[in-house]
This record gives sequence, structure tokens and C-alpha cells, in this order.
Amino acid sequence: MTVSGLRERKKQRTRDTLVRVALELFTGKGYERTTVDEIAAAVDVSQRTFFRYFASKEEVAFAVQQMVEERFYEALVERPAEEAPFDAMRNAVLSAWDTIGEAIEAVVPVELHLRMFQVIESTPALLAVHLRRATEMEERIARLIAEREGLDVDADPRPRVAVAAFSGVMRVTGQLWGRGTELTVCAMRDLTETYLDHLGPALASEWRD
Amino acid sequence: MTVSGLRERKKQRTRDTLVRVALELFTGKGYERTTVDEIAAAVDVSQRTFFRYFASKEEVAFAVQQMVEERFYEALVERPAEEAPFDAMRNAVLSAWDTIGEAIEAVVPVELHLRMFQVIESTPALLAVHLRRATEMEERIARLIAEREGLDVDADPRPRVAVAAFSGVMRVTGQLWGRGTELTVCAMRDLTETYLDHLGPALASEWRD
DNA sequence: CAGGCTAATGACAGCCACTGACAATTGACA
DNA sequence: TGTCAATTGTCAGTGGCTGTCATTAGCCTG
Repeated sequence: MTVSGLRERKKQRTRDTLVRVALELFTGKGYERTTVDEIAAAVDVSQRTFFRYFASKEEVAFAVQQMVEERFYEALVERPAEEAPFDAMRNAVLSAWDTIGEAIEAVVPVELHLRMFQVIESTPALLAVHLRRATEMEERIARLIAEREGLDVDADPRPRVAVAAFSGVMRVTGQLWGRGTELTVCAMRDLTETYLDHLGPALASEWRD
Repeated sequence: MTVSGLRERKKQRTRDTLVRVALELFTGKGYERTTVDEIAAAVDVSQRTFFRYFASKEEVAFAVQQMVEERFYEALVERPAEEAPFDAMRNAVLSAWDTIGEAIEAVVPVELHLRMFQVIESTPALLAVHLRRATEMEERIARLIAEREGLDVDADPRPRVAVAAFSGVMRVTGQLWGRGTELTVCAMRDLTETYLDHLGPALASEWRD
């Protein structure tokens, strides 16, 4: 995991500091009103160095998010083969939510990450990037699902369609959570569960109970 | 529709020319390799004037797309009330596809718009904006669906969930179409139809036939 | 049709994200 | 310790975008 060598450790420390400071500034005074120069100055590195760690100002905003997504993917890989595709995805998110906390805390306070999520949802430029990243993850998941079921992603529409529907719901819950007032991991988890359970009924031809 | 007055007509003409020239440059040499200065110079206006017509370089890329989306929304408004929500959306896209051609041609050649769509799908910065715009439209649609069914969007999850699933599928078809070789409105229409029909089966718990 | 009003434009200066190039520094390792 | 390579800082430059102000050009009234 951790590589020995002063050089590597120093680099990791600089990176982590950049992420933490950036998130503090973004959540504190807003993404757009924070300049890269400010972040670099606060960490005491040159602006050029910032761009050697992160390809763009946006990228640093998603550093923690990245970890969380990887966690979900791994959870999905580990779902038993007998679970139906949609159930596997559903269970993977829910179980990932339960163990994500510590992983985040290793880099930044969980509360900071949650507030950053809100900033992402409410900042047009970041929201756009967030959605694009989500589609990249979708493609990975679709391939994984297809593999699980022994199908060809490009021949059978079902893997991509199932994933698209699933992550569409995930996106809606993310939005609603961001707008709401219960900014806890727990609230997020419950909202996710509720909305996923409504997907079947929502596609039914008759909505009247 | 059209406002008399030399001033208004001149403005409309400048705007249309900016859109057409921009799309030609974007599709010809790529979005990133085209500068705003180039577009402005080609239309013989100052860069400052370009930014008085479009808030950003991205915005001009979506000018035609905007029209198409509005067309779909109107088609949805006109669906009969007895159609189930999901069917209404499905029929609205399909019927919109049939009449969109002429509307586009009024501004730019349809072929140019189709190639621009491909550029959007394959340019990360544009894809991100495209997805964000899509979610804004989703919100509008969810409200419309809720109204149709006499529901409260914020109380009942089904409108947003149904729309999310629907537009997730639409997004996938858009991607696949862009990657494919059949760059015609017709191919797009058929692909859309096929994939929408697979949504039900994709959510089923058993994929084996 | 003269002259005043206002919308539209151009010219200019400046901010910020980002990049290439080169020199200076600093771990790593023989 | 000295050499090598990775990391960093500096600087100059590009491109997207904005504020400001003077100029131009359609419009409208008398």
C-alpha cells in the first residue's frame, strides 16, 4: 500500500494536503470564487506544481469521490453470481455505504466530503463533470454486469439499459439529498434504498394504487 | 414569430451565422482546436460581440440541440392523458424524431447537426455540459409528468424515477449512435425504439430466456 | 429630415485556468 | 561523496471570459 522512500511519502503528503485545503476553500467560499493560486499558496507550492498533481481545478474536487466510486465497484465485483443484475447493483451500493466512512476519514473529515458533495451538486461546472464521470463508471459497470451474465455488451442491450436505469435513480437521490437538510451518510443511504425500490412501480403502466 | 425592424433581423442573422460557422469549425477541426477568436473573425464581429450572443464557447455548440429538446417537450405536453407516463415519454420522442428535420434545416443543414452531435459525444468538455443540460430537462419533464398524474413531485418518487430511467436509456442510445457508422436520423430513431423496449426486460430478475 | 435616444458594437485592459520550456533543487543509489 | 533522475519553481504565453467606455447605427419624435 504505502511505499517507503522519503520522496514518495512527501509526494503523497503534498497531494493529500492539496485535496484537503482545496475542499476547505471550495466548501468555505465556493468553487468559482476559489482560485488555483489561492490553493497553491495555502499549501505553499507553486501553481505549476498544483497542475502537476491535478490535471485541472475540477479534478481536485473529485479526488475523494473517486475513492468512493472505486469502493462501490469493488463491492459489486464481490456480489454473489446468483444475484440478479439489478439486485447485485442495489446491494453493492447499500453495502458500500456502510463501510465508506473510514476510508474517507483517512484523507479528509467525512463531514467535509459531504459538504463538498453538496457544492458539486450546486455548482454547474462541477455538476457537469460529475455527470460525465458517472457515465464513465456506468460503462465499466455495464461491462462487469455483462461479464457476470456471460453476455456481449455490444450485442445485448440489457446490461447498459439496466445500468442506465439504475444510475439514473442514483443520480436523482444524490440531487435530492444535496438539496435536503439531512446531510448525513445515513440519510443518503435510506433515500437511496427508498428510491431504488420505486423503480419497478414507476415503470408500471398503472400508477393508481 | 419574426419581429420586424432592421435591428432585430440583423441580430437574428448574426446569431444564426455565428451558430452555423461555429458548428462548421467545430465539426471540421474539432471543438478544442477552434478558438472563439476564429469564429468571431470568420463572422466578422469582435470576440466581445460573440460573448454578447453566447455566454460561453460551449453554449453556441448547443444552440440547435436546444431547439430539438424544446420540440420533444412540446410533443410530450400533447400526449393524451390516458397514456401511462412511460408510454407518453416513449411516444413523444418517437413522434418528435419524425418532425424535427425541417425545424433544424431552418438554421443549419441536418447533416451538420448530426455531425455536431457526434462531436459533443466525443468531446469530454461538451459531453459534460450535454449531460448537465439533460438533467435540467429531466427536472422539467418530471414536473410535467407529476402534473399529468396529479401528483406532488417532491412527495412521490415515481415521476423522477421514471424520468431518470427513461432518459438514462436515451443517453445510452445517443452514445451508441454516436459511436456507430449509421449517422442518420432514421438510425437514431430505430435504436431509440429498440432500447426503450428493452428497459422492462432489463429490470427483470431473470435474464435467461 | 434633423436631432436626440438607446441598443449594439468595437477596442482595450485585465483575471484566471492551463501549458511548455528551462533552470534549480532535492531524494536516491552506487 | 558524487552522479543521476525526479520534483519543483519561474517565466512567458495562450485562450476563455468580463468590465468599461467610447463609437456606431437603427429608431422615433417633432
